[in-house]
Amino acid sequence: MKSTSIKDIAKIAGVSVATVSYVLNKKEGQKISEATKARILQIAKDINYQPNKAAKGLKTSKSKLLGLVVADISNEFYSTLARKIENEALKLGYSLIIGSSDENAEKFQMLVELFSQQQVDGLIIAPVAGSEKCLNDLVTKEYPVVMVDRFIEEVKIPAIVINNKEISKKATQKLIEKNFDTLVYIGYKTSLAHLLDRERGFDEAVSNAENHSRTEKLLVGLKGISEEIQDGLQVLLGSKPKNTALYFSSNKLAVSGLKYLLQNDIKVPQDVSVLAFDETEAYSLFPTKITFLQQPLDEMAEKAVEVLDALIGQYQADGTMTILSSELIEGESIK
Amino acid sequence: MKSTSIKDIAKIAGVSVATVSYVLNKKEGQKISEATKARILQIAKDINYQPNKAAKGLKTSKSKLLGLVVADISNEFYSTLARKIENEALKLGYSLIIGSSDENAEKFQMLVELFSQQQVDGLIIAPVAGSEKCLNDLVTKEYPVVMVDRFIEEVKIPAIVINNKEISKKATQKLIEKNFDTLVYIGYKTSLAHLLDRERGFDEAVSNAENHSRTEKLLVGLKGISEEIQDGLQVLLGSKPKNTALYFSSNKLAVSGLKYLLQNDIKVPQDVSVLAFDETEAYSLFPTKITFLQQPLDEMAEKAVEVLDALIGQYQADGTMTILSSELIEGESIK
DNA sequence: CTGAAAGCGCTTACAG
DNA sequence: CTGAAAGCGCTTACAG
Repeated sequence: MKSTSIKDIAKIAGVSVATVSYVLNKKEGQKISEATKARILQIAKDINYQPNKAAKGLKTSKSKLLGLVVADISNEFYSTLARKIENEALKLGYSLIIGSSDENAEKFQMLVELFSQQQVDGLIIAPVAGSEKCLNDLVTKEYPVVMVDRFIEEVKIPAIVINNKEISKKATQKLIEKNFDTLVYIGYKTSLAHLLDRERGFDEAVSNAENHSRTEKLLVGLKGISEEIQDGLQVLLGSKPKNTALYFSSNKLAVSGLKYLLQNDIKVPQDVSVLAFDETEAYSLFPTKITFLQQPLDEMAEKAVEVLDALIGQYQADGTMTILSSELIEGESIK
Repeated sequence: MKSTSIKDIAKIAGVSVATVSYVLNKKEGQKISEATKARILQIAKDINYQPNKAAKGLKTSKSKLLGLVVADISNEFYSTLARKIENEALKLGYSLIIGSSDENAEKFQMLVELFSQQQVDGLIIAPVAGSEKCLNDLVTKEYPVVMVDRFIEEVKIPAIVINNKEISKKATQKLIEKNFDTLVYIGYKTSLAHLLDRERGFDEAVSNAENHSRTEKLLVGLKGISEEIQDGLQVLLGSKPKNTALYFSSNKLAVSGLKYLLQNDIKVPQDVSVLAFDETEAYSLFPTKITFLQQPLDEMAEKAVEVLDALIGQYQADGTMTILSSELIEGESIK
């Protein structure tokens, strides 16, 4: 697997490597005869020359590589986001290295280091709990980084996130208006701010409400969800739930919960109402059209790459949060 | 964003860069005093030295980067596979660059070239229709490549695929045994061999059958499926389907089809029976447990990385197909 | 026990 | 109009 280099072209064309480099990079200012130019271009094409970006990067300090660290690329939310980021990155000439942290701070740091060793020009990350130190190190090194989906407080890294608390509050208010006897928030035991914001939105809406529904919370670990949800719902709903609304704070949670409802022949929205955070293709196979909160993934991807590219061009410490609006998509899962 | 180099360590330690390189790479044979070793290691740690893999690669011709080109990373099948490949790659110290071809031969080639410019040590690809020439060029260059999921015939590149035709035939025979009046194969208009194999398996089973069910085929384009499927099913099933079995040859097709059944209140398996190729989380929200053909994605990922790594170590032209067995997972969607 | 030097494939300021 | 040369951060055969 030997590949051709600029040197090969220079030899064939009978010019120096410098001249070849100028022509291939279309540098103006150098006055190179059109004839030479044409000859070099033709030779490059003939031998199917592929520039070595690692060598180029060594000189220019630009790898044209972006690192993306998500919790799990096989998670529909992240794979959808990754695809959009890929498209945006490609437009600007970047390729994407992708890694999954599994919500593990050590693994997260390992990936960040690995990617930085690969000389990525910048990093798009979904930070995990316990990654503060790792992120602060990046800030110290003035490494171009943006956070997506999530954010870590008090770290000077721009974040592209959604209005978690606000939309969660608004959605909860919708539920409150319907006068359910019981409102159940299904969420995570976690310290991740964006998830806590969803819970806080729920809490605020509830405590501001005039009518007082009974509220319950079912909080599970970030991993290994399904059984916990099923068991938790069994306890909460019993055999004859009535006038109850379930608010699932992620699509993973919703899928686990809806599966339980299906298996136990609990009808939506007749027996219980359902509201879910995030979209998933799976909803389309559920008998009832699910009402859910949709994140603007296109915008998130676009903005993330845009901000990162700017940071790569000109670094500056910046903890700006870009807050995008999510939207309530009405289905038929709320009575 | 300036980073530290081997030179910095050498300066601090008062030794040459060669010595630092030897120590950091744990090269034996060089007799370096334990004291010097310890000092260098300590300094590397103190200044948080991160080796520049691009520079290293320039010397060693090993980037420790693998390229993965799939049709679409946001497709559940590929994101699941990608995650498993990521894990396997990481075990061997490789990072993964990922790209989506969108079934487009030009884009596919563009990604292959881009990744080869990034000096990936090898490529794992799901080839698209029309990529023969591109692949043959890779063979000529002795570029380490393996195909997964799909294969292009007569190209000397190892492929890790499943027994599409055989399992499809076996599954179809199961349907035939049930004496359906009508068997409908839902597949793709395509030249991709692995999909044609699924269709051929169906065809063979049908033509070998003693009892003659009526058979129909609904073939759609590789992209923009949903409406085509819905329209096609409407024509085929009419308002009162009876004793009919639908065989969806991919999870995407199955999801579109099941959605149609749901919307039109066609019960599975009472009104129609359903068999699907591939798994998806979405099945779990469908009221009936779907019977489907499960691909061994763990094995596929493992084998792909293993074969590719061997090829990187020692290239040899090799068109071996590794054929993995898929399995029929029984649900309750067949009467 | 350690260092000087060449070279991987590029870019670019400088000289002519 | 074009080339010689230095240098990016590494590795490694060779010399001492």
